Amino acid sequence: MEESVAAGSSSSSSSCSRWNPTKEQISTLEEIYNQGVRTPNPKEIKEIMERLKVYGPIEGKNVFYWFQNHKARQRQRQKDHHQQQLRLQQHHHHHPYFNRFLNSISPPISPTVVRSPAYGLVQSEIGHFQNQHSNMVVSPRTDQALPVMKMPPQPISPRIEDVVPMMIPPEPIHPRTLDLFPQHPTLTLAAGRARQQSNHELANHNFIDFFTSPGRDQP
Amino acid sequence: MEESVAAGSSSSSSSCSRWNPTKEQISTLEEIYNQGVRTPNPKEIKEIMERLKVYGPIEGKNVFYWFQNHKARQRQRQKDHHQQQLRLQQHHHHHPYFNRFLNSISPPISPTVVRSPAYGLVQSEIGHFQNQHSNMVVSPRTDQALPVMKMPPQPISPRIEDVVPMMIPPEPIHPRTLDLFPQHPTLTLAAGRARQQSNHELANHNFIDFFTSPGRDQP
DNA sequence: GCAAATTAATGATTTATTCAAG
DNA sequence: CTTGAATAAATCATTAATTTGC
Repeated sequence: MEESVAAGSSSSSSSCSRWNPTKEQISTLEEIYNQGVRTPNPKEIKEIMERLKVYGPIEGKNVFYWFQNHKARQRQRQKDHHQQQLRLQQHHHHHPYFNRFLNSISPPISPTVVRSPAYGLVQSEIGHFQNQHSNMVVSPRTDQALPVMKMPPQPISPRIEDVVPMMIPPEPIHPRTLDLFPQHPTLTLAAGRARQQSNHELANHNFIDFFTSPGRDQP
Repeated sequence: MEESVAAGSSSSSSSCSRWNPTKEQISTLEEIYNQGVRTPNPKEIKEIMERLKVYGPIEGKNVFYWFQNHKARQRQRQKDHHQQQLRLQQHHHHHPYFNRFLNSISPPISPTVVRSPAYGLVQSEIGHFQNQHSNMVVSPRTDQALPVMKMPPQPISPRIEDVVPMMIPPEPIHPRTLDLFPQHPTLTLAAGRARQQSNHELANHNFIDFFTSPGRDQP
């Protein structure tokens, strides 16, 4: 019914305006996201894309963008929710100190951080790369609390989160230890590449690779 | 000793870590940039890449990144320059009010700017930007202000730009009306597509297309 | 002269903003 | 209002300059 329509498939170039995901596509993407995938590499993108094609037209960039946006907006919602919570709490306590933050939260330091404790748990995957020169703390702004594949525990400066305990753990996130598509054994995405490769020596596993295909230029 | 070294081109394999542009590549890129190219679309990227390959190994993403970084950093340098100018001006006038800023601005601004003659500071092409949707305001927050690299704290006080109007119009920039490689008639890059196409209704001409190439994976 | 130690540049990634289609 | 798409800003990480002690 409401599926398969979307962007009018391939033939027409008339209204390729923007990708219109089907319900199945979205739910599958969310599933994958909930498995812990945040920034799929080109290979993963491709597999996801291929998988979702059966539900309707879709391209790699759609997958890529979807994850970008979903990640960002989940975080945003989280943040908003946190602020909401803080606000309520504050209101409840009428704590003068916290009020200061609430009112000035936007411009200065936003309580964006608040990282989930789940990250450090992935030893099987997470190597220990980190900045080589990490002997000196380099977190001027804490960092952006990236998910899997990044950032071991970092001290962080006294921020709001240090003062007010978080109540809503930002996204459970499973350390992507399982396949993306358990239902489809045809695809073995995460399974095969479970290794870390965080050390850049392996590869830049980001989207750009998709169109650069490294190791091809030098005869 | 001022030449020949560069990236040696051939050896390459030693460290795939990151692209090391040769002098020729850089100067060519700058030339192209100075012609007005800021965000080359995939086609352009490919052409540029192909052209630069004769000087050494290079990939599409290198070109893409180079433009991104160059654009951003030119803008940054310009801004720094502005601040520098403002500082001098201030100093000249001994304006009591401004002096306040001067004292707090010193730390962020370091003599880093006009320091290395590396290859930077192209003549007078200080940049400005032309985002496709430029009908709107561009720098809503202008918050970074202390770009030079790792800079510790931030004044956050009323910034100078808010008080003193800018005097240097951001970026002359030619509307990329000419070919990228006049010397090589083989390539006719910008020639055909000189339009603005700011309305994205034409196409998403951005890097992502590069690896999505609509209508390619579908057999 | 030179190599270790610092510092500056800059290539590569990630995140935040923005715009507009639906 | 939601969200796909696109770009700019911020950040990270590595390489080249350079300084420094020998």
